[in-house]
Amino acid sequence: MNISEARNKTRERLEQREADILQAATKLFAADGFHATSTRKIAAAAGVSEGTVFHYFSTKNALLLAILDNFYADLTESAREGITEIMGTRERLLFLAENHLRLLLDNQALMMRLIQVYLSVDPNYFLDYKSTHIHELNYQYTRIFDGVIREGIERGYLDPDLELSALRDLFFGGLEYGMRTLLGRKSTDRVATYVEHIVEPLWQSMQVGGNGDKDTTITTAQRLEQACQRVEKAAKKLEKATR
Amino acid sequence: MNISEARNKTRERLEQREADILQAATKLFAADGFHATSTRKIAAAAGVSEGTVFHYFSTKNALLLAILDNFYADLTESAREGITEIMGTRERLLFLAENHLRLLLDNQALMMRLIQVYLSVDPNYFLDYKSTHIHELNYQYTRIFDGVIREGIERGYLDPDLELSALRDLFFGGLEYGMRTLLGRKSTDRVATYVEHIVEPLWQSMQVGGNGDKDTTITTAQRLEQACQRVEKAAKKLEKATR
Amino acid sequence: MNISEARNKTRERLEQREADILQAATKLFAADGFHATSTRKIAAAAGVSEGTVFHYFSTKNALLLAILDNFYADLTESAREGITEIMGTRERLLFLAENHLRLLLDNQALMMRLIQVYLSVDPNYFLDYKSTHIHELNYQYTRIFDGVIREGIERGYLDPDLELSALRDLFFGGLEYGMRTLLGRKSTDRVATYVEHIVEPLWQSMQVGGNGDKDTTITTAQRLEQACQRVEKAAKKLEKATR
Amino acid sequence: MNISEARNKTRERLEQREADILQAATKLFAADGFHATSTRKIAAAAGVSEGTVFHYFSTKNALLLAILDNFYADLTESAREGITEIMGTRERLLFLAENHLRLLLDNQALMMRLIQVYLSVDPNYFLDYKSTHIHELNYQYTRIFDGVIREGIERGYLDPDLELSALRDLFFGGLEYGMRTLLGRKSTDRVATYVEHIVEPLWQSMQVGGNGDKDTTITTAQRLEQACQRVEKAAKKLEKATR
DNA sequence: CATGAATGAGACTTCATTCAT
DNA sequence: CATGAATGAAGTCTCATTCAT
Repeated sequence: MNISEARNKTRERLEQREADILQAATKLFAADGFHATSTRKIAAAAGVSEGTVFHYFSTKNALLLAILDNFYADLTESAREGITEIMGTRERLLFLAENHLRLLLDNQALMMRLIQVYLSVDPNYFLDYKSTHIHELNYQYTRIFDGVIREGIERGYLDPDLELSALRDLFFGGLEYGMRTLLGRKSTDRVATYVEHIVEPLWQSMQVGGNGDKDTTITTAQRLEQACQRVEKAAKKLEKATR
Repeated sequence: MNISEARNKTRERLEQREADILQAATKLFAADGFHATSTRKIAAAAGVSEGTVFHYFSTKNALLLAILDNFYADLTESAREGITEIMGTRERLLFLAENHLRLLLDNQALMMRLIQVYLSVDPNYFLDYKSTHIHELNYQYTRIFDGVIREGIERGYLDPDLELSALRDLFFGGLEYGMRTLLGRKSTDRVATYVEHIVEPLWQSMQVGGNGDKDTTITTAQRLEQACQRVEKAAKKLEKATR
Repeated sequence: MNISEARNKTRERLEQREADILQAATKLFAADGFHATSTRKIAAAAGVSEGTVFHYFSTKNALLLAILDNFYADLTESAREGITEIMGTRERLLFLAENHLRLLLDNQALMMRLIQVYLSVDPNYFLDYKSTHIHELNYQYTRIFDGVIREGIERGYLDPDLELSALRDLFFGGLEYGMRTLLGRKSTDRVATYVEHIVEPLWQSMQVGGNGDKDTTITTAQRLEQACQRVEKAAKKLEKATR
Repeated sequence: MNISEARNKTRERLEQREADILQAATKLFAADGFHATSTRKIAAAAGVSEGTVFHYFSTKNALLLAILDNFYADLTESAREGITEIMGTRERLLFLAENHLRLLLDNQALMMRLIQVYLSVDPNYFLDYKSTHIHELNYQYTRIFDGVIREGIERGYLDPDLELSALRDLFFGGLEYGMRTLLGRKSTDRVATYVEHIVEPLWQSMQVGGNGDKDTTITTAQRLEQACQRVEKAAKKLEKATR
């Protein structure tokens, strides 16, 4: 099988090349930003010539798009996989959050999401078609969260009247907003702890009938007591002011 | 007062010019992105020559910095002001959220935040000093949220063991993550509704003893609460007036 | 004398201003070079506004010209003065050299001469008229050297057949070529020593009887010399060829 | 040899391009000065696009550096070559001087030397490394003069106590100081004559017994003695070579 | 006379992309 | 398929000079 063997080798080499370019570009975009990374640098980092980069990706933007494709593929696949092996809703959310952060932090790819957001708004950089494409990827990925919540509702653990889209925004937005703080102190512990702190409030707010089991006794009496204090304080101020 | 009049006029014109440039740049950065906006375009949009732009702002980056400065000043001031006139913690959060969104949406300035984030991470674009400066502004602004929560805790309504930084991340991250969806449909209602959906879960998770008894206890407690608010407000105003 | 007093004061202030600008520009041109010094820097260093600089000097080039004027005035005057107080030709040359070096080194004004030379060739920067002007200044100054030599000849100490222009080139060229080495180690001793080393060879070659006996001795010695050369050349060639 | 032929052609064309740019830049720098020559002009004169200039030379300064490199290479090589074919010290100096002048005048490259000097002093334009590089080139070149003098001393014709560095300064400084006068009247005669006038005084001052009062006794006897030694040496070499 | 805001030409350089080899 | 030389448009920024105040 001389011919087919040769073809196989060729194909492998081609795929390797493409992967090299993709990887080099990802690393550089993540580290320096999209605009600060020239195609020349990418070619050099990938060990190919400038022309070759354009052989595989018609455009610098196409390259970015391919990276985002890959990235979302990773994100979505790992998320889906993990979900199937975990049953509890809360545990699933913790996993989703940690997986999200970890993949973003792994190759400092925080920049990736930012660029994506960035470009998705920039009208000069992406035609509607492509922009839509990225949105679609993002949609597919974030709906995994929706699925988890829905299943929780179906099982009767979560409040059926939850505002899903808002929770989704809080979940992913919160994770990414805080991510900057985590850059650098990449220790596993930190990530796990941070993830809990983010998920906990959401989890509490989701449950059926709130979480009334916490010490309810204090409530009324204490609140009244404190109200008294406040009125007294205000009275004092009023006295002062009118003196 | 010939001289001083003339000086005033001159000063006004200068400030006007600076404001024009700032405004033009803000609009363009917001619409097209930082990199896609050339200094030439900014100059043209501001009705001045390119050289003049650099007369007022030594660098394109300095211009961006000035814009962010202004933006944060607006954000911080309007937030602080609004807070003083509202007493309830929940109401304050709603205001904070709506104010945040509205200012960002107002001049399509979504891009502003993104750029800020973008730059604050890009190591090649900002020296430590400047990066620190932006961080400081962001810090000052977001701590207003902290203050609101802390006061809520002091008054006894919120759980003293709250994970403040996580809540902050959820609050601002959630708002900005969902903002993209709101771009375009800028109607007041939508924003108000969206804001409620974002704040509600957080609010629920914050309260002492969860919110199990909420529906029943509200009546008496809330009436007292609102009375307190009225007294406090009056006291504050009086204090201000007599200072 | 109210009016004339006022006029005096005004005149003084104007002259002071002009001098300030001149001095600032000289220092900056010397330190950073003509092209690297902007009119803005000059104005700042002189403590005046940019417009004022152009009030006193119509052009940046005119400013340079004025500086060179001043510089040559200093050079020429100090040289002439010094000469009158010294009688010996050798001593005069030593003085001339030291004076030259010292003035150039004083405010690191080496650059001045270079710029002058530089510009005197640059056809785009100086019209013929101005270029000629600088040449004239240089001419006037360097002729002082000529005068010293001529007087030495008249007194019978120097060979009347000296090639004056070549000696002049050697004198000033030698001084300035070596000046770079002296920048930095500005100690008096070094300059004095260096000056002697430059003047000594010239002085030797100038004196009467310098090579008077040459014509006679040449015959035998030179014949032998030429024979040596022929043999050596042959040896070298042979050596090369057989290597 | 299809491939290697093609490669050769390609390489040739590339070298031609580089040479074109180099030549165009040299001519323009020489004619108009470094600062007055824009990269656009250079590109136009070389018949390439502006981008191509930067393809070959990363910077305008790098281009200048390359020119100086080439220039010094020419200067040094031609000087070394010429020296080997001339035996007499005086003749060597005459050659060195004429060669120096002729190369500088050839492509009006006077400006080259000036720029070099200019830059070597301007602290803002060249980092230590590059400045050092140019100094090194200059050092290598000027030491050829030293070698000639040293050999003259060894042969016994020149005073062993000569102040070498001062003579070097006089030699090159004198040549360049007078060069301006020669620009334009480039006739061979003039150059030759001028060179003699510059070398003659130096030559006289160098010789043993220069100005009679120093130990004159040695002269004749010693010269003959040394001539004998030289002939013997040459004879030895001849013997060796013919063996 | 003094100011300094305003100008706009032009400088150097970068970069994505093309195409002949 | 792979190369890398070539392109030229566009970008940011500087600067000498002018002019209204």
